[in-house]
Amino acid sequence: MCPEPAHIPKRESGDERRIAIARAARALIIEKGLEGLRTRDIAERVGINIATLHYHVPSKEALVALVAASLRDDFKAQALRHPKEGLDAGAQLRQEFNEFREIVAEMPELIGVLSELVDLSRRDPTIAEIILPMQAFWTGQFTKIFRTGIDDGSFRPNIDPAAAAIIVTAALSDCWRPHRRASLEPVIAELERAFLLPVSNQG
Amino acid sequence: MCPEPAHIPKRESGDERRIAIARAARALIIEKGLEGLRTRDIAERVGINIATLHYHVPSKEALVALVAASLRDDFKAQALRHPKEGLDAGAQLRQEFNEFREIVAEMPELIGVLSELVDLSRRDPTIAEIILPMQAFWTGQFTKIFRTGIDDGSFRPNIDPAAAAIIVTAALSDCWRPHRRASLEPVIAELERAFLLPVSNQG
DNA sequence: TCATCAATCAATCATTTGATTGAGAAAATG
DNA sequence: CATTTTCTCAATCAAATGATTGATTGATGA
Repeated sequence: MCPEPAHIPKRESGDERRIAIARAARALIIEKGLEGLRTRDIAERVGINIATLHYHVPSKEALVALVAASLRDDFKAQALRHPKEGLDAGAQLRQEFNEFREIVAEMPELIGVLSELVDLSRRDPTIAEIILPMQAFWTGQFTKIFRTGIDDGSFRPNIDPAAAAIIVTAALSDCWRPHRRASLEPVIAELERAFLLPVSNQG
Repeated sequence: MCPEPAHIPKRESGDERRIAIARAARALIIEKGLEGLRTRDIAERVGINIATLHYHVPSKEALVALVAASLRDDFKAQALRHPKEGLDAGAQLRQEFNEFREIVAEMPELIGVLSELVDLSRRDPTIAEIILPMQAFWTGQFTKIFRTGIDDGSFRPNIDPAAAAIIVTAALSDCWRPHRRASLEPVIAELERAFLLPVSNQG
C-alpha cells in the first residue's frame, strides 16, 4: 500500500507527532543515555501530555523501536543523497567518508544513538531486526568498494574486504565520541593510507 | 588453613564482598545493559540482602564507579602480565593482539562493560575520571608501538601513530560484539597488513 | 565472660515510572 | 448542524526501585 497520494492534509497529524517524538527521544538518549530515557521527559520536550505520548506510541518498547526505525530512515536517506555510479573505487571511498562527515555535522546524534541501539540489539530481537541490517548495509557498502578497488588495482591487493570494512566502520564510529571527535580527519587520512595504494605520478 | 564449610553461610570480609558485587554487576550489565541494571538483581546474584549491598556500596552511583575501578584494575593487571621490553615493534604489536585475545577468552565481559562505561563517561564525570585514562592508556600503548615500528623501519613509514592507534583499538573493541566475534582474527590479520611492511620480499 | 564492631537481614519507605482511564476539544464527515 | 473520528489532558494506578531503619548474628580482643 502506497501512502495516500493527493488526499487532503489532516490537522496535526499523528505522523508528525511521531516524528517529533522520535526526534526528542534521540536527543534525550544522547543526553541521558538509554538508561536515563524517561517517557515523561520525552513528552515534556515534545510539549505534550504523557497520555498523548502513549496515544501515539503505545509503549516504551515501541518507542525505542520507533527511534530505531527513524535512525534507519535517516541513514538510508543520507546514503541515497550522493550518487556513486560511475565513480572509481577511491572516489567512492572518499564519498563514503564525506557522507559520514555530513552525518556528524547535520545529525550529530545519529551515530551515538545508533551505537547505543547496536548494544541493545544484543538483547532485544525487535531492535536487532531494525538495527543489524542497517549496520550490515553500511559495512557492506565498504566491502563492495574494497572489492572494486582491489580489482581495478587502486587499493592494496591483499585487502580482506570484509575485515577492512569492519575496521573502517568501527574507526569512524569511534570518532563520533566527543573526546575523539577531533581525531576524525587524521583517522580518515590514515584509513586512506592503510588501504589505498600510493598514487604514482599520474596525469 | 582455609577449607570452606559449604553449608554454613560464611561471613565475608568487606573487600571480598565488594569484589563479588563488582563481578556480579559486570555480568548483569552484559545481560541486561546499564539501563537494566538493578541493585536487587546484583544482591540476589551475590546471595546477599539488598541492605547488605548498600552497607558495602552506599549508592548505585558508587556501585557503577566500583565496576569501573574493577575494570581498570583487571585491565592493568592484564597489561602487566606480559613483558614487552626487548621485543621489536612487530612483536609488541602481536603481543598486544594476544593480550586482547586473552581478555576476550578469559574476561569476555570486560570489553563490553568497558564500552558501556565509555558511553557513560560522556555524561558522568566520576566515571570519566576512571575510564578515560584507562582508554587513553590502551590507545597510548599502540601509539608507542607504532612510533617504534616506524623508527625501526618495520612499519609503513607514513603512519600517523595516534590515528592508527585509534583505528586499532576501535576495530578490536568492535569485534567484541557477539555478531562480530567471528571477525576478530580476520580483522587482526588485516590490521597487520595495514600497518606492517611485508617482511620477506622487502629489500 | 563480656563489650564492641563489622556484617547481615526482614520490613518498610518514598519516589519514580510506565501505563491507563475517562472526559473533553478540535477537526473531518455527512 | 449532527456525528464520527482524531487528538489531547488531568488524574490516577500499580509496579518497580533505590534507599533506610532497627534489630540480630558472629567474630575478636580485653
